[in-house]
Amino acid sequence: MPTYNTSPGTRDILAPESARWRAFQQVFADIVERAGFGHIIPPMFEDLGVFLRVGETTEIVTKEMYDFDDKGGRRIALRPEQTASVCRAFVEHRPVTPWKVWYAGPNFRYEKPQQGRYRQFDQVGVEVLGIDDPQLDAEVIALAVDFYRRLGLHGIRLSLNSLGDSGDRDRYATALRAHFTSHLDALSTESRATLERNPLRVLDSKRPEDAPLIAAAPRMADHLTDAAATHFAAVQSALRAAGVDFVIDDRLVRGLDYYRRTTFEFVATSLTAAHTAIGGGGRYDGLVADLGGPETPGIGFALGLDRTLLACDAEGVFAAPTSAVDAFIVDVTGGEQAAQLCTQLRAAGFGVDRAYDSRSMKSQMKVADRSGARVAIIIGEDEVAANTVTVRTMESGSQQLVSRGELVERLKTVLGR
RNA sequence: GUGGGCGUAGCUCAGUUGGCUAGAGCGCUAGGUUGUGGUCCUAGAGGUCGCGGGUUCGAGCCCCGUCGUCCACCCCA
Repeated sequence: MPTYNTSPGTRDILAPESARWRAFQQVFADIVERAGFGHIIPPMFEDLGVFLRVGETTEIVTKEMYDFDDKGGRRIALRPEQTASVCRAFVEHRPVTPWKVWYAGPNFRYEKPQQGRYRQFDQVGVEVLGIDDPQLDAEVIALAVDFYRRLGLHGIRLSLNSLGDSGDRDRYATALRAHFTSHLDALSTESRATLERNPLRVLDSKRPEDAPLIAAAPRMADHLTDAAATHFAAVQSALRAAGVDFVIDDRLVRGLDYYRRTTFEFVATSLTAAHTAIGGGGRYDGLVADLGGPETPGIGFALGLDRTLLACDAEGVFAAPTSAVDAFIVDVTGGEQAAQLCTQLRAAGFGVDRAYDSRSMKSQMKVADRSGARVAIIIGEDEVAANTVTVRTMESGSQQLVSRGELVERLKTVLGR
């Protein structure tokens, strides 16, 4: 038994899965960079205060924060998400707007792990600061949809809602509280507790006994100001114009307190486990101001890497890329020849590996086979004496003697380069 | 944070009502008459049965605790 294992909720991502992660981030980077987004790499930990802005009523802040005092007495937290960091960075650097950034990397939440939920989990995402235009909302959403399509996913449902401006949101919360409070006995115990913290979240309850009360609850749509309603309508028509399918879900309440107006969520219909929400986002006008900056509108989304990959598994798409070296050197004369050839061939641009410990040809060939290399380069006493090597095509088993001087050209031919 | 399932070789698992030196498949290593992989055959290495207590003549099997893991709730990506 090993002395140490990974901490709960963390894991090692090994090859070939790690290559899949890299490809995932690469596909995302390609899409958003082509749309004018710049890459931001915020720190993985920040002053705790940055994240408290996410919302005092969310569990992310109240019980899931990975926080600690550093040796300088600062109160530090591992980031639970990256939007707050991006806004902090905006206030710190004051870039010209619109500021369009994308990110990829791990976040941390102290939760009980289960499928699709880790204490260290990766997200990719974008944020745009300084623009209020509903066309931007639609474009940002379309970017995520395009990304899913590029992965090969089909079973993605986009839910859309508007939480209104902050005043709307507060009025709606009050109306909800009044509604649920007047029927408290019909509400589940869990939801009663939720009601205390955040009435909006009661709408999220999946308990059957709460369903009737939720169905009868006041509608957010009836609490929107004209401005918010107009904005929401414009977002919808822009989405239709872009050919993006969506469903309006006026019960959609996202977990973070800072959301205003447009909110959305992506659900993988191929996933049957509890965690089917694989991405989400929305507007957070006001967050920048909360962090000490000027009044600045903002919108963005974050997509969960782990869960999205789970959805890819379920649909059988976006497999891990196979990675193999081009050639594997089998040297039964001690290994010096292999060392030389490795250097030479790698410099010439080939992917090359070799065997060690002067093992038998049979065992070196097994390693060659396992490496996935298309070609084995065999060096025995005969080859050394004649300044040649044997080039063996693994799949067919055909092989031929090649002089050292012709090896590079020969490899190019065999590998089809 | 709450509830439940599970924890035996690197991996997937089997181990009967507690009873001798704990098994299989895959993987790994070495061979199969002396320069060759993927199929086949043979042999071999590898386990303080998560950890700590307890019950018992005796525990992988029972009890308690603990840690880990999985699932659901909660929450969320």
